Amino acid sequence: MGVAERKLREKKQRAEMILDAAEAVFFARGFDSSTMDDVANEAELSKGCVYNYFASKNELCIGIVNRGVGHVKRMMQERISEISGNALEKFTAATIAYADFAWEYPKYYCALQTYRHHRGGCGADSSYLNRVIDDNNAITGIIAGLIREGQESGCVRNDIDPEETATVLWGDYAGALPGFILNGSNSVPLYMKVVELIIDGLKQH
Amino acid sequence: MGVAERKLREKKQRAEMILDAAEAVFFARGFDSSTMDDVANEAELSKGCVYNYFASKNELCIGIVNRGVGHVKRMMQERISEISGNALEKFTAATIAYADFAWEYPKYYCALQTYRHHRGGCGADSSYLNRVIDDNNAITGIIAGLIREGQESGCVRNDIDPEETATVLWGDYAGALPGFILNGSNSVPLYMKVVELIIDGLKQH
DNA sequence: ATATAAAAATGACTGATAGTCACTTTTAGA
DNA sequence: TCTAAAAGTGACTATCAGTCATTTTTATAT
Repeated sequence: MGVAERKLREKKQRAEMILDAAEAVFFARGFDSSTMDDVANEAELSKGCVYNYFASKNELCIGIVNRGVGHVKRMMQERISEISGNALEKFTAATIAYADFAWEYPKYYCALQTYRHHRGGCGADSSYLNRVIDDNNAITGIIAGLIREGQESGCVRNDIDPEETATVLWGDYAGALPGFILNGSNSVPLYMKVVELIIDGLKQH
Repeated sequence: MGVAERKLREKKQRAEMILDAAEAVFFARGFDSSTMDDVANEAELSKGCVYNYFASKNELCIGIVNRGVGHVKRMMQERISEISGNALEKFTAATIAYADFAWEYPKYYCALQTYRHHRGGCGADSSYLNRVIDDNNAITGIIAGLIREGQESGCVRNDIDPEETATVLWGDYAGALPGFILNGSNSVPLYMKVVELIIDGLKQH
């Protein structure tokens, strides 16, 4: 009785096909200038059918963001695993991986920058949105792991908290830096962490 | 014959009034959920009249972004002028000014984050867009000046270029970090500058 | 084979709204 | 008081996200 399994698989494939179409259309014409009919035509489906798979235009966009974040995570993991040096060298590799991601997949990088804008248009139950959040947490975890590894081996200062610092650093790279401040006044010290790092880096030693 | 002058002044005042109305509406309901009729009603004008002052909904939004960037510039200048210490202390003050801006004017801060999204919907001739660009350059200039001052007084390392570093740092705070990479392959070293700073800051000295 | 019910797909339709433009009102000054 | 320019109006249009009653396809039970 593999029918249910096959149907589930086909349903996922169809969703991916629709995302392929949405990607082609949005990347070519821009999100605002693209219509759901454009996406449906590109996917060779009716508009109503697209809505059976994606609740809204924003949800389609979050689906594309999800692909982008997946690339970032994968590239970081790959690059880190290629490094035999210490944690700081691995951290550098992870950072370059993000830069390379932006260079290799500029359209996905731009899509990532629209995340906050489209997030609001999706319900909290959006599976794509939740996958984006999970991958983002995974990336923060990777960086926190590197900082902890560096502290254990002695190449990274011990007066910083790995999780906090990773949150701020990755938020920094992802362009969310002062967004922390909006989360509450006790987030200001969190923001100051990366500022301290940068100032330490600026100093004449 | 002060009539022409008065008319010009009134025209600017009306534009500011419309921006006040747009701000009230967008901040209360969100940009996407607000209509131009909402803005016109709030301004106690007809929609057509609003369009005499702002070419599009996006242009209204860039007008609000312009106000936000103005606050950032002013706060940075104020805070720096209050510091009698060295360039690194002034740099810290400038950075805290940005954090305080986000805390004091969260709605403006959020508006700033929508800049890229609305920029596309404005022609290159938009006066508000050009003012945003000017203020942004001014802020970069302030930071570059601090770095140069620090280099001259010896508290900042000499192996970095003030303008380049300021561009990357302010882009970093403003959430545009890897955006530099999209400008061309020779921007990658620019991006690596702030990475080096952060890694230096992470190091065990 | 055939019937049947569930799943998938359709596309005409609706409601909302950004932006337009022909027209009216106001203002400045001759 | 007349005139021309500037400012303001709001009905109108074109567009498009999202809906839903209907049709088509598929899986399976008999």
